[in-house]
Parts: sequence; structure tokens; C-alpha cells
Amino acid sequence: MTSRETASWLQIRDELLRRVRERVWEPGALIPGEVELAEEFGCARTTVNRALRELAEAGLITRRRRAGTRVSINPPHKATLTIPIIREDVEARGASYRHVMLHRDTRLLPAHLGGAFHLPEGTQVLYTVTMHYENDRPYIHEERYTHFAAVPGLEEQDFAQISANEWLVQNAPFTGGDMAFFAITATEDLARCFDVAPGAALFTVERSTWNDQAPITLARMTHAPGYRMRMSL
Amino acid sequence: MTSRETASWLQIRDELLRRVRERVWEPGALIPGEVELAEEFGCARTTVNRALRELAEAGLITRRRRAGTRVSINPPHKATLTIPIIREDVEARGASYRHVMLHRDTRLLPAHLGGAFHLPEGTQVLYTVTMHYENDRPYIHEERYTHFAAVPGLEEQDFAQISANEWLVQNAPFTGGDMAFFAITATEDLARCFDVAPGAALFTVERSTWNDQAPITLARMTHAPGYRMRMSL
DNA sequence: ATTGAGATTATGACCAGACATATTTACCTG
DNA sequence: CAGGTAAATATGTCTGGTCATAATCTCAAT
Repeated sequence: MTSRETASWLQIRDELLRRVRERVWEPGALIPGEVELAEEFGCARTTVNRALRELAEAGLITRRRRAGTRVSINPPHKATLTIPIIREDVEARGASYRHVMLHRDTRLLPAHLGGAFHLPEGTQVLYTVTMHYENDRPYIHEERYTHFAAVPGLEEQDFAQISANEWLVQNAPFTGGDMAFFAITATEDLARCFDVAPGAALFTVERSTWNDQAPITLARMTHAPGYRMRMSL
Repeated sequence: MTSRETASWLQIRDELLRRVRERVWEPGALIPGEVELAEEFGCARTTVNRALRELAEAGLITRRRRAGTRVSINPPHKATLTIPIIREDVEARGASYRHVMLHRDTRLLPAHLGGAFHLPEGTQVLYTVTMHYENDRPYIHEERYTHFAAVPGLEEQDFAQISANEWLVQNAPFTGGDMAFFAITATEDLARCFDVAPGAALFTVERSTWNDQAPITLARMTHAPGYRMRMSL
């Protein structure tokens, strides 16, 4: 008890994890209560609780008061994607980064974006189109609508030094958002930007973010041909 | 103390979260220690620790022994994707599901998959091609390589009733994996399956899973035209 | 100036016990 | 038998401690 190799709650978690994985406890089965496990492992209930809570957060077990703890029937597999700032992403690979703003204007929110961007149709937004380059090769084409009222100081920014992508992350912290991934065929504009034939398949990420129910920005980021977005489970 | 609306560690977490969000504590700044905060909130150090631990797990703050707790400079934005079993995903939308196995054979691992599937080139694998339908409309085209040695009972399965997708999730629990998303242009085969013109842009997910360093399966799932994979931040 | 030993300190882990809360089970009543 | 109430119980939270560990700081010896 004086010197253990790893924290005991971790050992307990791993042992419980093993029992779930190796079907010592079948999916759906009720597992022993905290008191019983604490006795088995010779520790306080708190420690078992810590281990069980972690497993419950991971979705491997389901806990309910009075009803006890059960092995989940089909544990949801979750993958976590860390959203990078484009510049940092590129530079982390040791490549050079630059960006060019192709277009910028102030306009009223187009009707067809009502669904993704929960604002009334006529709201004033900033519309920008930016190309991001990795080692001077086209990397991402970014088309973005930003809600003026939600981001103070937006008008003064020209996004020459710092891209809208990066500036917004630092200056308009969001509390929620969602993303969609899909494939599109290159329009003539996009084909020109990426130097491919129109109709080529391109991978696009559309992301909208908001803050206390006020939408901030909606970005559509189309990636260079052949791009693969990776994540681990 | 006798009756609070929510658990106090949650209240403390939210208050600390507010201070971070509203820049009461600047990014990079050192925040008060657990003892001091416990005093401020009038609770035990354990309770403050619980709140701080949650925030640290979310990446909003960074904690180090002796050095104290700091507000993260650029908190990583993470999105979580829950990977569905195709059938459950379809049925959850109230649609009917069916699948058809188009092809099945045993073969040696093709050389070009060495990278994604960390097995020697000649390993015996099961190759299957399955179409998944939603309301009798093509939904996902699944091409899959499964490592024979890693999955006992694989040979006996014909995947007529239950798809490989679902069977493997339940019978070959994996401990790790990775995914890649990208866009492809439809080959003639795929175009026929989805009833679109060859060259159409299709969204593809490639997923490989393993278990204690032994690869289990590599699946390439190509989605119907127009499909959008959604996730929230 | 550099290095290394020791004191200092904030977080991390743990414990034994207490009370709170959500559910289920058992029982009691109409 | 239906419906409501009370007891039982497993998890959830909190307290007020102790000890462990990692990182930093101090200061002296090289």
C-alpha cells in the first residue's frame, strides 16, 4: 500500500475492463455492487466508484441507482476528432503555410442557408472566400459566412495577416457547433482553384458554430483532391 | 448544504468554466490552488478537485503538480463521433434495412493494403463486398478485408442474416482502430450499385480495427451520393 | 556559472464514514 | 386486483483527513 506501480483505481478499472472484454461478465449482466467490489479489491468504495465511473463514461457499463451496474449490451464506439487550426495543422507537418483571401463582402444571409445557420433570412453577414496553401500547393478552399452582430470587432479585421479561421477561434469562443462531412463534385471555380478538371470528387467539411444560441459562423471547407481526414478510435 | 438544486461540484465546475470563458482568468494565467478555491466555495478540496479534473479532461485547463493549474492557451476543440451499426442507424430513422452480400472469397492480402492493414503481404483474409439498403434504396457499399486468424468462428459465418459489419462488432471486440474520410469518384462498379453515372463524387469512410496489436478488419464504406456524415462539437 | 541535494508545494490518490437521491420491491389499502 | 405508500438498496456526492508524487525553488559545493 505504500508503493504501488500504478494508481489502484486504474488497476481496478483495467481489471473490470478485462472482465467485460473477456465476457467474464456477459453483456447485459448485473455486476457486483461497489461495496462488494471494494471488499474484493481491498479498497474503499470511493476507489471502486472512480473506476466504475470511468467505464460508465466510456459507455462500457450502465449505472443506475438502486438498480445497480450492468455491462452495456452494445457499447457505443466513439471516435474523437481534434479540430485543428489550419495553419497549425500545416506547420505541424513541417510545411509552409500561406493563405489568400479571394473575396470579401457584406451581404444578407442567403435563403438556402437558413437551415444550417439558424438566423432569419435577411441578417447581415460577412462573406469571405479564402484559399489556404500548404507548401504553395492548394490545400483548402474556405467559404465562410460570419454573423456580424455576434462577433464584435469583425469589421476592422481584413484577415490579411491572420486568417478568418484562426482569428475567429481566438476571438469568438464558441460553446457549441456541428459539422458535416460529404463529397462534392468540383464546380468550375473550385476546379480552377485546385487545378483539376471540373467534376472531380472533393472532400468537404461544413462547420457551424454558435455561442449561447447566437450563431457565429458557418464555414464550408473543401479539401484538395486526395485529401484524407484521419481520426483514431 | 442539505438541499441544493444540483451537485455542488457541478456548480463549481460551471462557475470556473464561466471565469475561463469570460476571461476573468486570462488564457495562460495561473488560477488559484485547490485549497484556496475550496475555501472560497466553502467545500472540501476533493469537491474542487472533481470540478477541476473535469475541466482538465475537457482540455480547458492544464494541471501539473507543484506548478499549479493554468488556463489552456488554445483549448483543443474536440468533436465526438459515435460510430453506428449500419442497421441500427437506418432503423433509428424509422426506415427499413436490408443487406445483400455481393461477393465473398478467401484470398491473400493484396500488397497495396500493407500500409493500412499491418499484416504481412501474404496473410489469409476474408474479402467481402456487401450492399446495405435503406428503404430499398442503396445506402452503403461495403468492401471489407477480415483477418482470419484474429477472428475465431469467422469461417462458419455466411453473413446472410446478420451483416459482417454487425457480426464483427459483437464477436470481435476491438481495442483500437482508426478511420479516414475522403471523397472518391465512382468506379463503374460503384456507379452501377448506386445507379449514378461513373465519375460521380462519393463519400467514403475507411476504417481499420485491431485488438492487442493484431489487426482484425479493414472496411471501406462508400456512401450513397448526397450523404452527409454529421457530428456535433 | 553549473550541478546536485534537499526543502517546499500543488496536484493526485486514497480512506472511512456520512448523507442524498433515484429506483425497485414489498406491503398495505380501497 | 389496482393503486398508492413505505422500506430497502445501490449509486452519487461530500467531508476532512493522510500519504504519495512530481515539479519547482533554494542554496551550497564544485
